[in-house]
Amino acid sequence: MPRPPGHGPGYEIKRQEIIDRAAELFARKGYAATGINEIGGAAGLTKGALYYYIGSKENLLVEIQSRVMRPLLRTARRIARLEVDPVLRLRLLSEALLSIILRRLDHIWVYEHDYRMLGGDNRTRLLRQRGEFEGIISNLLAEAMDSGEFREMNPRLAMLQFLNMHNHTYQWVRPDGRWDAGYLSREYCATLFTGFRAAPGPVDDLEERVLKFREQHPEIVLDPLEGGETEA
Amino acid sequence: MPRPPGHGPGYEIKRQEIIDRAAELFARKGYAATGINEIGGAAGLTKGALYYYIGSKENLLVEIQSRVMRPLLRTARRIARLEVDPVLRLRLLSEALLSIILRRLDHIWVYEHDYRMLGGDNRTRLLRQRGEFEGIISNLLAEAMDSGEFREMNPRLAMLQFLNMHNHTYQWVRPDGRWDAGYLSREYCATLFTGFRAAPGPVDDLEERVLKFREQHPEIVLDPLEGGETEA
Amino acid sequence: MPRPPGHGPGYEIKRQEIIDRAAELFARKGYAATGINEIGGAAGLTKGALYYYIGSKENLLVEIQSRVMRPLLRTARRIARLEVDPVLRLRLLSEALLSIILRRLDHIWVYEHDYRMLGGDNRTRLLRQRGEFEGIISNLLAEAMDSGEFREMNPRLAMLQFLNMHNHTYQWVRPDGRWDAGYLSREYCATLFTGFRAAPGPVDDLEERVLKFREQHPEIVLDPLEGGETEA
Amino acid sequence: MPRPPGHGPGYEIKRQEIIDRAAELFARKGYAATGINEIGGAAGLTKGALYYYIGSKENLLVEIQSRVMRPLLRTARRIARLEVDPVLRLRLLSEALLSIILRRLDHIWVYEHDYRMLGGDNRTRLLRQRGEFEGIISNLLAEAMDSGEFREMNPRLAMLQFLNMHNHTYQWVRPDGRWDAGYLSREYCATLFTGFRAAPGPVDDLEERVLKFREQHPEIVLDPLEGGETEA
DNA sequence: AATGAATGAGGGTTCATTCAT
DNA sequence: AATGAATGAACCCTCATTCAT
Repeated sequence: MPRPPGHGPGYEIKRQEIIDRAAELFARKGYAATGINEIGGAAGLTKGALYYYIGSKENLLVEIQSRVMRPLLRTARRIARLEVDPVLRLRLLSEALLSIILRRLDHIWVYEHDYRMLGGDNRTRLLRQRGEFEGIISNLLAEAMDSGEFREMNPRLAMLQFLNMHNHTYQWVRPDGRWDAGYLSREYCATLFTGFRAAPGPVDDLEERVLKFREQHPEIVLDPLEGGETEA
Repeated sequence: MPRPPGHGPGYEIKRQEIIDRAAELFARKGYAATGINEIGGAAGLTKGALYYYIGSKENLLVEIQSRVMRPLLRTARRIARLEVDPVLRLRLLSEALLSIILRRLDHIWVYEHDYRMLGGDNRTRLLRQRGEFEGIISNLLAEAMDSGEFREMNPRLAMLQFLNMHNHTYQWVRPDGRWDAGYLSREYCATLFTGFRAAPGPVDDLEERVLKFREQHPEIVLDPLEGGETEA
Repeated sequence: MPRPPGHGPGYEIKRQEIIDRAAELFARKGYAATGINEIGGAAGLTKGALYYYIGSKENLLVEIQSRVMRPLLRTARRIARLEVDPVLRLRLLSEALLSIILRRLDHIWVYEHDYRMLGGDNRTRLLRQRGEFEGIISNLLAEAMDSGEFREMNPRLAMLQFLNMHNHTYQWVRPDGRWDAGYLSREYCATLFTGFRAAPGPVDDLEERVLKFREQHPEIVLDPLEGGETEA
Repeated sequence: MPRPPGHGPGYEIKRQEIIDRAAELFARKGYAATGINEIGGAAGLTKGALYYYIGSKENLLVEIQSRVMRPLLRTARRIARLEVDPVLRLRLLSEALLSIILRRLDHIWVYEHDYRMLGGDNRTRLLRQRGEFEGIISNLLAEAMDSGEFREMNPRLAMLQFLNMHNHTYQWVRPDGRWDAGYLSREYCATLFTGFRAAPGPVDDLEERVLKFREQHPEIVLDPLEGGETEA
């Protein structure tokens, strides 16, 4: 999104560096709580010079969102088009998603936290892109259900489970190399896809046991908001 | 400056109402981007009167965190002490957690997003409480592994999967009654606990197929950050 | 200055106690920087109740000024009327002044610092009273000059020297009993009255030496605001 | 947030002008009672622009204190090092002190009144500097006593008398040229040094007369706080 | 004799942004 | 390509005071 008509050769490089610094700061302190001054300081520029590169604070946010969304969507589209088993495609998509989460951790923080700070158009566009990404996953899950690899489920809920599992990772993972995308993807997919597969497993009487427990202990209220101090 | 020693009967009621309004606003716009003026306006009070009730903006944040953390932790402790199978206890905990997420949705938004805005002591205390909650889940998972109901897994990663699945729900669920805690808990636990159970399932050759795919298609780079524009 | 038409017996007592507490706080933190809340807290009253006793914050200031000015002026008038030597009367006045400074130290702080916070009428009245006090001293000094005990001086400057010496004491004296009014008065008067007395003393060539020093060292500039870094 | 790294040529000039205006206002109304808005108005700047120059309100106070303390201390050190008679040095110091009082009258008001508004570090530093200044005077007085020019006195009390006499001047002197530093210094030093000199003078029976007066008139209570309304 | 609640103006400070140079 | 200076709105918070009860 170049604004002034003509730029020198270093323009885009410096611009990208500023966005990097901004992502770090936004991730650490939040978009709203980070001042333009701090960004300028981190990038070694005065406020005035900063505006030559960025146009506005919200632009920075837009760019950071794009840096996550654009490669993610591009890769998701390519994976979706591969001519292999849908479960395998989901597994590849899982790893691609985790890969970007782990390597652009601060961008992801901003992406997950501050997308609601975007104004009208920017926000709409982002939500449309997220919708497309979710659609790709839903389609793959539907394919796996159609082929009998996964049991029949609410497809939207299955997609949401997939995203819950992956997208919340940014909250606790640290960029210290202790976790890598391949390992996490293996583990997540082992859990999810076993849980999604067709044959019922040995824990399937769990819901009956829940009901029985509630019948036998009607006095125990486990609703967190119901008080329940009586048993103390 | 401690709150005045005595309050009228309406004080606590109004105070709670203010916290409610603040939670709505913080959830919608973020803590840092919500002004004290807006909160006053939403509560029908002038700024001065507002401060008679709240003491400080951060206090509001603390109260909102407490309204999530206190009942959650209390219920989690009670469930952990029940003398039933650990898998059943995890299922009950799942439902309790989802119950609070669904019914205090805006509090959860704030809880998940803005805890980092808390200053020193408040933050430390909150993190300690979160640690305790995570410990309870870890212990239940460890019990289930010891009893052979779940296979041996990295206990921390299992706990994190459990929390990923549940805690990300606030991002997409709407308080419109379309989803209820019991249903979501059943579905989440069906997926997770089948995935966690001891016997390997029929998708266990997935990882071999991943490796094979990569061998056979070394030219396909699926790393989102590796460029990969060549195929465009 | 009782305001409500009828009071119970404890009214004036409590009122005086409030003024005491206010004087302490004003002395320690300054009038403008002390809040009504603090005064209420120190007096064990809520803000509302406080106003029942004091009427306004400025009223407190007026009362504190009066507590200094009224006894001081009354005593000064009595001393002035005594039929003894003016130097003796000055000595008695000195001790009376120091006595009130030492025993109402916090009132004096407020009296010296914050009289300029008084609004129109209150301020005018206070300045008139101060003028009367200064007049009493001036008259005594003039009497002493007329009688030949003191040499002829600018009477206003002599009075100002007398007041400088005494009134600045509050800045460094502590209410710990290390200094007492009698001792300080003896010392101050020994210095002042010897200095004021008629006969020139052995240091009277000092001014000549000052002039000679300046002639002999014209390059040494001792004016604090003249730079003078040259000699560094 | 340090001041921006570079400033234009007018920056320091404008900054000094702002400090001037602030000193006037602080002197007239007191530091705590003067608003940032007023300062901005007096300097012809909006609040935002004002902060570009000053950083904080307390900074202004610090600068004003420095403008008094720095030249005063520098000059005092230079005078102390002169190789002339200690009494002459005291006389030069007296004039330097009065010179700064008369020419920076509003700064002195602030210096004397509002140093207690300084926060921790700034206050500590200032008090240390005041201590050094007092030490210089004490040393000169001690030298004069050792050389026999002054009689033996409590050295701290002698220093305090010197400072009382000089430092209280700001309370009544007007910047109208009616008084000048040389004249005041001559008069003050004439009084003080004659009072301090070795030989006892003709008023030295004053204390005996005080005692005799009290014996002969035991019914006359001259303590300002002892009631004494009886004679009214 | 005292309270709890409210007001509204003002406190000091930081904000994102603009623009002439 | 970048700066220093300015703006003006908004920031969170505290103030002295009032008044029905």
